[in-house]
Amino acid sequence: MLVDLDYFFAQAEEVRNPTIQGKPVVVCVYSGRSEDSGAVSTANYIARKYGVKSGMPIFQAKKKLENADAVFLPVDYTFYEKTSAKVMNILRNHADSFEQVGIDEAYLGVSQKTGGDFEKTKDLVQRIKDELKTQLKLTCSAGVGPNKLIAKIAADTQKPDGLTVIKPEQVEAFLASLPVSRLIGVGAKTKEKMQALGINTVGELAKYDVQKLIAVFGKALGAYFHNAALGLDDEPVQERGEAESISRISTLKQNTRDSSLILEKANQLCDEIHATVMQQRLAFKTVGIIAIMADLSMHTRSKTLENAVNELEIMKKTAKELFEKLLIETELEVRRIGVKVSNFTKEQESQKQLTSFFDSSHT
DNA sequence: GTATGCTTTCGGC
DNA sequence: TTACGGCCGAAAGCATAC
Repeated sequence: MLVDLDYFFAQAEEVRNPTIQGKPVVVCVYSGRSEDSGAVSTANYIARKYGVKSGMPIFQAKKKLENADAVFLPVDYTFYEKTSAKVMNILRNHADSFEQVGIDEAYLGVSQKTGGDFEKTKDLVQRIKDELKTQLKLTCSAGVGPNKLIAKIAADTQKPDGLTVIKPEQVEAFLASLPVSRLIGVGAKTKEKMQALGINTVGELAKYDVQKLIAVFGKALGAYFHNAALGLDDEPVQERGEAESISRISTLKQNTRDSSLILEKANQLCDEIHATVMQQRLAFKTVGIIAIMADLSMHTRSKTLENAVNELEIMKKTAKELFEKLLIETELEVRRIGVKVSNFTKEQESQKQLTSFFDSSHT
């Protein structure tokens, strides 16, 4: 099953301060540039009825909520992380296997516990929902299915406070009318390609000849699409390791092309990233940068190093090179910048031994 | 041709 | 110079290798 907390940040705020319940609640990321500069992170369903959405500029949300007695709050990630940890502890206790996805979502494998009985599973989900409600005052939307693919789509069907169970014999009918874009792996381009083949729904995709799919999308992708359309998925529910990337991004006080100002901020971001990298004992092989220009266009550059490293100075030097290159290749002023590291390897004992071997061999 | 890896952009929350 | 976040993983495009 998949459990997904409803409008998580805004709901956490409602729990912390119940007096705002019943009002539109908008959680915002303020950039600090001017009074209302920034964007909406998430909003409760009351605010959504007014047309407020994630990613929307704060001033637009305020306009939509004029005279609506709305509450605008700054994001408090530390508080949401603590709340999330409590939720995940409860969820983990009810699962044979567990996989957290992001801050507000988790897959629970429960086949052993329930013997694969979907009625029992439904009762179990209801108990989990009740427990989250009584202990943490939080609602969630849950989806139950024979695998992760179906559980996820089921959970998205009914929100907020939903509970959708798709039994194996219901899978075919459940999927048939859905647009192909509901499948993970089908983005805008793939959707267009499928449309050109006369495929619009998952049902149509299921009936389409596998060999033709493979001819168009390649062996792995074609086979994946075919199976997914049939509701087949054998991805295990398993604990996730470290994140695949760690990044920091920040809005500059004013737009600029002054490389010393940009690099000063970039170095700050590198310091923060490096602290996290060291904390988690990671080594990174790829360093990337992002620049959002005055016109909000996005530009990225990245470099994959010869070996995985953890040195702050290498991160800063690589970021510097990438920003300098990017500034040459565009003429717009820069509004926001970010740094990202990825391609991690956990630092192994063997690497340290190797290093000390070389060190000692030179002495 | 297909698989794989790297780079850049997109999109959800 | 006065109207837009921060972070993540997925998607897509391209280069290279077999």
